[in-house]
This record gives sequence, structure tokens and C-alpha cells, in this order.
Amino acid sequence: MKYDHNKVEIKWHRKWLAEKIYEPSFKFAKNPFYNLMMFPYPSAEGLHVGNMYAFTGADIYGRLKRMQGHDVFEPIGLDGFGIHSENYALKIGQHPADQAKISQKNFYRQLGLIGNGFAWNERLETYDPEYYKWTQWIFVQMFKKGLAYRKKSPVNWCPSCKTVLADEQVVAGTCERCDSVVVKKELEQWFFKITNYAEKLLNNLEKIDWSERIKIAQRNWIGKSEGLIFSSPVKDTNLIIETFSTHFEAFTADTFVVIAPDHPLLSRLLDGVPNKSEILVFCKRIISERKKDHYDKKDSEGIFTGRYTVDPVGNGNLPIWVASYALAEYGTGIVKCSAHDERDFAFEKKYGIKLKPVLFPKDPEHRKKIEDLEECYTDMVNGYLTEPPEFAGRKAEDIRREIVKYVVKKNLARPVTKYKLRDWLISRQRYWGPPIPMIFCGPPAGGCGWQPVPEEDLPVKLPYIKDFKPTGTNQSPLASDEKFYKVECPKCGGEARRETDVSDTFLDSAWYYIAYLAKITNHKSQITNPFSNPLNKNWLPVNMYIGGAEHSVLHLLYVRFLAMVFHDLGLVHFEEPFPKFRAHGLLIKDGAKMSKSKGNVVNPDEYISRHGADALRMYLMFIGPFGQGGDFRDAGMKGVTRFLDRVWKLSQISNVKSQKDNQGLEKRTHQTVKKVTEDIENLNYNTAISALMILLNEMEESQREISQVELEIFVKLLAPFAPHMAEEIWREVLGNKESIHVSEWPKHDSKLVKESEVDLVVQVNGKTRSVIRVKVGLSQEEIEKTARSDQNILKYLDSVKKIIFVKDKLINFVS
RNA sequence: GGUCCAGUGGUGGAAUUGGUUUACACGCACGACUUAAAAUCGUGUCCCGAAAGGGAUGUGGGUUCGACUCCCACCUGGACCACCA
Repeated sequence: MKYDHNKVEIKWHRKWLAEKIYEPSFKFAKNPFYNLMMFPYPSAEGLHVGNMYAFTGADIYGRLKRMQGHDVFEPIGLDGFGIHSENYALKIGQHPADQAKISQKNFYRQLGLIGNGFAWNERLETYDPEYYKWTQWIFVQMFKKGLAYRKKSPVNWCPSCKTVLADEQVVAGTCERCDSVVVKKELEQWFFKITNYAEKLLNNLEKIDWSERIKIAQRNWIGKSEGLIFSSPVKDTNLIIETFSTHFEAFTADTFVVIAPDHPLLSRLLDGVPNKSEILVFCKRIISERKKDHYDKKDSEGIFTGRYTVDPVGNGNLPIWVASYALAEYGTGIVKCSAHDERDFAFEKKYGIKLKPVLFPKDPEHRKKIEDLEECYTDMVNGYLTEPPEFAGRKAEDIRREIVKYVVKKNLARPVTKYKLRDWLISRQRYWGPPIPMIFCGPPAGGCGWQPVPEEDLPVKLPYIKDFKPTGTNQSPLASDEKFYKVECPKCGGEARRETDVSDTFLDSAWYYIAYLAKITNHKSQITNPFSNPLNKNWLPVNMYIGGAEHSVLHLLYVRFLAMVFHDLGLVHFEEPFPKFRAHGLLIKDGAKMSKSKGNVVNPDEYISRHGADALRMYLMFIGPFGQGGDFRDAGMKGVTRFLDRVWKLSQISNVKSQKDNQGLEKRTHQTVKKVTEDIENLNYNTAISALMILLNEMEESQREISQVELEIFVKLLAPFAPHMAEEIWREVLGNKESIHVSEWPKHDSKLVKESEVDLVVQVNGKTRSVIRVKVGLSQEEIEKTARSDQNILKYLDSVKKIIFVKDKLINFVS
């Protein structure tokens, strides 16, 4: 009988749904396993093969867990709010709300085709008011806790698209959509105080089992650095400035100070300086030119402020300059500078400031160059100090700690920890997102200030407005909808104005894993309070989370941050939402990144209809290690379609053939069980599939002697990868009543896995000269005897001085 | 510029407490079947060499009886971050 993949796959999709094999019994589950994959944002023409790749990889893991006896919950939903979706709607001239309905239908259709074990009943969409009601509720809790606040801040602005852009839409200083240069604009914005949790976000990384590269990225992003703050008075003023330094070993080398052009203290510093206005004009220009392009270290610009500070370490008066390379938002925004920093050095040279090197290399010739100021020397590890006298002649890396003690004792500085992490800018002046649930009560009325929308009034529904395009007026399109923004103050009842900005998409996705569980209690559209859900205790945190590495410092940091806040508010019982996370690799196409502009995006639909979902799944997983990604080439499909054809053929003949035992095959089968199980646990799907191919090859060779038991084991091992064909063979060919996907995963017999004979390598001076087939466990004497009589070895054995023997592996004659 | 990862046949890739380099698959070549092609099946396929043998895991060095694997330097590619003091 021929295998018609289209028919078979649709048949099982229907049956699986009817039999509810992918809906765990939530209340009575003994062995809950929450298997979560990052949900997609339906931004473009549909699901592309990269999504398919990610979901299939996650699904295979879930299927193993299910067959191993876990109650697996594998939900799916759409991250449909946000700029991505809105941009797509803009592009094709649709209203985002209308487009969402179309995309939703198409995405769920496509997601259905790949045959994953999704719990369809619990699916959710972030633009559903029942969902974003709770997104807004979370905002309100953040505000009440003092973790949501407003601040004026420069944001990315695309002059051509006339809109604010999210950071992630700014690629190398230009707009992702039109390549225009992005400029900074000062706007008052809502922020979440993620910096409060910097230390915990960093420390908890030690406790969670995540792909190491993601942990590294988060550590770098949080950017903890320990340094010293020196403070010193500014002459002729009553100001005191503080400077931050992490490379403070050469602290006596400082000869001047720079301050950021946008530093809040600058204006007061310049009070009384004759050319104040000239300096401020300079600062304004620098600020506006910033971020236009990549920074060039040699191109620093500066201007002298006319002020001096008294150096705390005794270098006299240090001139204070405004420098383009000083950042107001890092450290204290003011830096003490020396000859031992590349940027400082270039700046000093450019403006003829006095230099005083105190750190030198050992090599005298090299040292001379530093003394003559021909070269900048920055090696705080191998350099030797000449100052202060207490540390003269000592290596920089050896005395870091001592210097801290020294300066603290002398009251010159204090140790401080700083982070690169900045607060999360949460507002967006766009339409397609959850309105921020805040109301401002100004002076004409009670002047109550910012008030949260009362919880019973949530959700603040996003109105359907015709003109949803970005306005270019620093305000969301909602600001032109009077019905929306004109409200009463919840506190005094006076006339007030509703916040018209919406929140960042990453807030939507920062709590969705909790929302899926809230869907269970009510299968309609309502989400009952997700944080008082009794199921949370049993089902959270998520057991396995799989997703793309591109979210390593966005989504994956925000979601951890919010979980910590929830924990501190007593809303959840865990701090880390995903104790185990694995990043999958990037799927490229013919050597290039898939992108719409290149026109090389692969739509999975045609592959599924031509070869079947099973073949596509297997091909995607066979390309390479799941954690590393792979290159999608049409030619590669052939290998797995052949494999599946052969599996089908084998199933058609084997059940009528004899049941005779075949010891070789039995051993291979058990070895394969072990290998496939371990490989799936480690997400090494490519080698698991290759092991199945090897087993199939051997089964074909010994066709007449396959027992039903071995075929059953084979089909079970295949089930996570090719769920449809495995089910078809399991039920229709082998006659089982219950689904293979809830059957028991095979276990290997460790006795049967062991080989009784091995190929033992015979080497002479480390070169392989012969391979002998021997029984396992033979002693050196026995092996030596056999090896010495080997024809290929005899001629080398004249002057053996030493013999290296590794049991069951090799013997090496060294002469 | 910083951080991290990778470099193995014609191609995707296998191989890790250091122990037979190239599993599995694609492609290619030849053969079978066919009027023919596709599909399928079989055989072969790292390089040099008739063979014996030698060489080969980006390059150069080191440690070791033995290195794809560990160490040092460099080259190339990729990812993320990027004026972070």
C-alpha cells in the first residue's frame, strides 16, 4: 500500500484532537511537565520555516517527555501586538486589528500542519483584551510598587518614517525599514526600574540551567563593574564632582577631567564662565550628532569649561573639559583622565593637555616610547607602576586590591559597583499595543498627578481608530481620539487625561507563560486572575523553555525581571520562570540569512504538501545540531524522504515475516534506544536521526528476521520525529488501539548494549599499524601476545622500550 | 573596538574524561531495472601512490607514547554588544 502523507497527516490531526492526547489532566497530573517554546509574532506573510524549525525541535523534546510518562503541557499562542505586526499592517494598507484576525487564522492553520503536540484549548493572543487586561494590571502593580516611573529621556526617532523606533528596530544607527539615520529626541517616557534587580538578575544566573552563551550575553548586558569614585571640589564654585573609574591602578596619572555634554551638572558648573553660551552651543551640537554613526575613537571633540578641580590625589589643579566621548548615563558622567586610556590619550594629544605616564612595560625600549608619549600604554595587568611610592615597581594586576585599601584609608575614594544595565523604556508612541493604564490629573482639576486606572476598570480597551498611523508629533495616534483620552480623575473626579502611549511588546511576552495556565480554568475567552490560579503551584516554573538566541538580552531578561517582581509581590512562588532554557540555532538558506528583502524566505506550506510534515520535520532536525542551526537546501530533503519511504516499506513486509530472534539486530536495537534517548535529552536530534538510519539499514539487511518487538521499538523511537507515520504504523499496521504518543518509551537493556568484541588498535610509536578483533576485557598480556604475532606489527618490534595499554581500546609499542 | 562561538571530504555534518579522523546523509561515478527518463536497488567515493607506504581536521609552535580534542600565537568566518572610563 502506498503511503499518502497528506491523507494520513490530516487523519491523525483530527483524531489526536478528538482523543485529546495533547491535553494533560491539569488538576490530577502526577508528573507535570511544562514544555514551552517562544511564541511567534505573526508579523509577515505567515509562518516561515525558521519558526517551524524552532517549534519542531521543542516538540520532539516534549514528545519524549510525554512518552516517558510525564503529563506534558505544550501550549501555543501569538505575540501579535507590537510594532512588527503594526508595520506589516501599514505596509499592506490594512488596519492592524483586521490584519490580526487574518494572520491569526493563517498562523493557526500553519501551526496545525506541522503536527506538534500543542494543547490547542489554551492558546492565547496578546491583543485579546482578556489578555492585555492583565498586562495592564501588571503595569498598575509596578506603578504602585514604585517600579514604574516617568523620566525625560532621549529616544530613537526616524525622520523619514516620522515615528519613534524601538531600540531593536535601530540597526547600526539606521532605521530598519528605510535605512534613514536615526536621531535622538528628548521625550518624557515611562520606565520600569529593572536596575533595582541588576544584582539578582546577575547572581541568579549561577542557579539556572541555560545555554552558556545566553548567560554570557546577559552578564555582559548587565555589565557589572567594580570601581572607585573619587570626589573633589571644583575651584571657584561650591560644587563637588565625582568621577568613576574601574581601571584605577594608575590613578596618580590623571591630569584632566572630562564631563559629558548632556550632563545635568554642566549648566551649574558653567555659571559664571564668560563663554558659557558658546560652550552650551558646542554641547548641543555634539548631542545632536551623537549616535548618527559609529563612533571613531580618534574623532573625539571637546571644549574647555574654564573650570578646574582640585585633584584628590595631589596632582594639583586639573582642567575640566567637555568631551564628546563622555557619557552622562554611565558611571557618574564625569571621568578623571590620564595617559593610560586610548580615548583620553587621543584627546590629550589633540588639545595639547599635559600628560603624566606612571605605568610602564618591562622592556626598556618600549618603556622609552611611553615616557616620550609616542604611544598609549593601557595594560593594567602586566604594566609596572612608578607611583605612588608605596607601589613603585610593582605589577598592576598584583596590587589592585591593595590600592582600593590604600585610597579608602587615605579617604581619597570609595569603592562602588556600577552596571551598564539601564531602566526599561516601556512607552511607545504607537497604536498597536496595550494602552498604558494611567491617568494624569493636571492643575485645572485636582492636580492629583499620575493615577493608575482602578483595577475594576481594566482593561483599558484599545479603541478601533481609523487613523492609526504614527503621527510624527511625539504622540501616539490615540492622542487624537478625544473619547479615549478624556476621562475623570479616579481620585478627585475632576477632568483628567488618559495616557495615550501604549506599552512595549516585550511586556506582553514577559508573563505569557503564566497566562496559558489561566486559560485552563475557563476555556472561553476569559482569563481569571492568573496570579491566584491554584494550578500555578504544580505547573510552574516552566520545566523546559526553548527559543532563539536573538532574545538573549531582551525577552529573556525582561521575563526574568518580571518574575522577580511577581515573587516580591507575593504573586508567584518562584524567582526564575525558566530554570532550564536551551537556545536553538539560526536556520539560514543557501548560506545566507533568510530575509524578506533578499526574497529567500522559505514558506513551509509547499514542502509540507509535497513531502509531508514528517519529512520536513526530519529534514530540519537532520541538518545539524539543533543548538547551532543549519543551512536549508532543497537538495537535502531527499535523504529523509527516502528514509521515510523505506520505513514505510519495511512496515508493510515485516509483520508478515517470521518472529525469529536475531541477536545482532537485538543488540543494535538496544544501542539505538540508548543513543536516541540520550540524544533527544541533549537536543542532538541530528545524531539521533542518524542512529535511526543505521538501525533501519541493518533491519533491511536482515529483513526476514525482524521481530514485531523490534519494529515496535523502532516506530516508537521514530515517533517524536515523524509523529504521523509512526502513528499510522503503530495503529493501522500493528493494530494498536491507543496512540503511540502516549505509549511507553522503550528502555534499553544495559547488558544488551555492551559489545562482546571490540576492534583494538595496535600502534607503534603512536601510529596505527593494525587493528585486531578481540573479546572485551582481555588483559595486557593476552593482547600483547596477539599483537606481537600480527604480521603488520612484527617488523616494528625490534627495540620496544615501553608499552602503553588502554583496555579494550589500544596497545601502543613505543621504541 | 569588546565579548562569545566556529573553522574536519565536492556539500550538510560525525567523532571529547586525549586513543582507528571522516559515522549518517547529500552529491558524483559506474552498474542493474527501463525503448528512454524519473524513481528504486547495488558498488565505489579524503588526497598522493601500481603497491609498500606517506600526507591530511584554517596556519605556525608547544605538551604527550598518542592531539580534531589541551596550551600559546596568528589567519579567516559568524553572532551579539558597541564612545561603558
